[in-house]
Amino acid sequence: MARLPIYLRALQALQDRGILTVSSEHLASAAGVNSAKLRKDLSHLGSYGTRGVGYEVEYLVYQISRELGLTQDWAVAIVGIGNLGRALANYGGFGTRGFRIAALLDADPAMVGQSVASLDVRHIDNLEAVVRSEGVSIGVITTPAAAAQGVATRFVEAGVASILNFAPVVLNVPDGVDVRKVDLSIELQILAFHAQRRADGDGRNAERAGLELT
Amino acid sequence: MARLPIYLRALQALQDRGILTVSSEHLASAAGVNSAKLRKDLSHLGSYGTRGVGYEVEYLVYQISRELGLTQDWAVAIVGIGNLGRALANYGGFGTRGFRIAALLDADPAMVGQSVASLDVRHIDNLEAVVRSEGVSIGVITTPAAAAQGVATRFVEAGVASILNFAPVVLNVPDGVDVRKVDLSIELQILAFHAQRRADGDGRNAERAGLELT
DNA sequence: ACGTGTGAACACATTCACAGCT
DNA sequence: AGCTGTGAATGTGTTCACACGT
Repeated sequence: MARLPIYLRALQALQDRGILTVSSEHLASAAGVNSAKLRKDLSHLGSYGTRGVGYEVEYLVYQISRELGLTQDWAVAIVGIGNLGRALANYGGFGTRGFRIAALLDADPAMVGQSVASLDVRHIDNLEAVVRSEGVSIGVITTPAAAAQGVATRFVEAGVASILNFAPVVLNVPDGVDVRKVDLSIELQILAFHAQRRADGDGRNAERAGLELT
Repeated sequence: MARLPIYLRALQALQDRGILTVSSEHLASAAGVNSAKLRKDLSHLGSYGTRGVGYEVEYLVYQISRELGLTQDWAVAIVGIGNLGRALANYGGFGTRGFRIAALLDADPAMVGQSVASLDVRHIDNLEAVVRSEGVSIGVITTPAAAAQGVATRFVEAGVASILNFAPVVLNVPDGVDVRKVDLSIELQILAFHAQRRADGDGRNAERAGLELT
C-alpha cells in the first residue's frame, strides 16, 4: 500500500522521541489519515497491535521496513545530471535508508568526468555495464523529455524493472516494468485547477450575495 | 480531474505535429489511459467531441486550458533555495504555460542577495510582503523538513491557499487550503516495495520449479 | 460505418460501528 | 475500560457495452 512509507516516517519520528507504544488514533493523526484506514492498512501486514494498548513502535517500524523491502539495499542509477539530477544526487534522504546511489550518467561529454556528490559522472554508453556491475535495480530519469523514452528502453533491456521518471512524457514499457512519474508542472496545474475552483466559487458567492442584497 | 494535465500535454504534442483531429482511442494511448476513461473524463467538461469523427485538437486544448485555469497567470513563490529549490527555479517548464516564478526566499543570510535564475533571493522575512506585492497564489516549499510547517503556516496566514510541498513532513493546514506533496524517497520506497514483490514471486517460482524438478 | 457519450455492472477504497481481546 | 481487528455499508473510480448522432 502506498501509505506505508508515510506511516514509517511518522513511526520513526516517534521512535526518535523515545515513544515506545502508539494507538491507531495517534499514529493516524501524525500521518494525516483517519484511524480506521490506518488500522485496516496495518491489518494487511498481520496482527501487530495489542487490543487495549496500541502498537509497539519499534516492532512496527521493523515490520513495515521489511514489507517495503528496506531491509536490503537498493542500488539506484540517475540518468541526466542537470539541475534536478544534481539535486537528487545531493539529497541526503536517499542514503539514509535502503537506497544507495550507485551511478550518475549523462549524454553530454562536457558533463562526463565531473564529480557530483562525490561520484564521477559517467557517459550514458556505460549504462548497461553499470547496471550489471553495480546491480542497479532502480533507474531514475532526469533527462529532457526527448531523451527519456530511449533511456527507459535501455534500462528495461538492461534488466531494470523499476523506473522513477521526472521527464514530462508518458513512458512506454513492457508489462511487469514499474514506472512511477513525478511531474512538477502537472502538480502546479492541479493546484491551479483547485485555486480556480475556489475563485469561481467565491465569484458565484459574491454574485449571489450581490443579488440577495439588491 | 488529475489527468487533464496529461491529456493537455498529449494534445499539445499532437498540435505541434499539425494534427487537427483525434479519436479517444488515439489520445488515450498517447496519454497512457484507456479510451473509456478518457471519454468519461472529457464528458465532464461538456460535449466537445463529434460522433463518428473524434475531438478537434485545438478546441480541446483551449477547453482543457480554461478548465485548468491556465488562461490566467499564477504567481509562484519558492521557499528554500537549496539544490532542489534552485532546480525548480531554473526549470523552464513552469514559465511556458500559466506559471510565473515571482519570488525566491530563503532563511540563510548567506543565500540572500544571490541571483538564481535571474531572480534575487530574498530573506524569508519578506514572505508576507512578497505575497501581497506579487499576488502570489501558489507557494512551493523546498526547505528542510523542520522548517516546512512554519513556512506553510506563514503562507496560509498570508492568504496563499495552494501549497506544493517537497519537504518530507505531513503539513497541518486549515480546511480549504490545498496541499500537494512530492516526496522523492516515498516514490523510491514504493518502487522498492514492488521490486521486492517481484523478487519474492521469482523466488517462490524458482523454489516451486526446483521442487518440481527434484 | 464510425466514434462519442453514458447507463449499468463492476471493482476497489473508505468509513462506520462494534464484537472481542487484553 | 480501552483499543484493535474486521464485517457491513457506503462511496468513488473504472470498465463494459451499446444506443445514438454524424
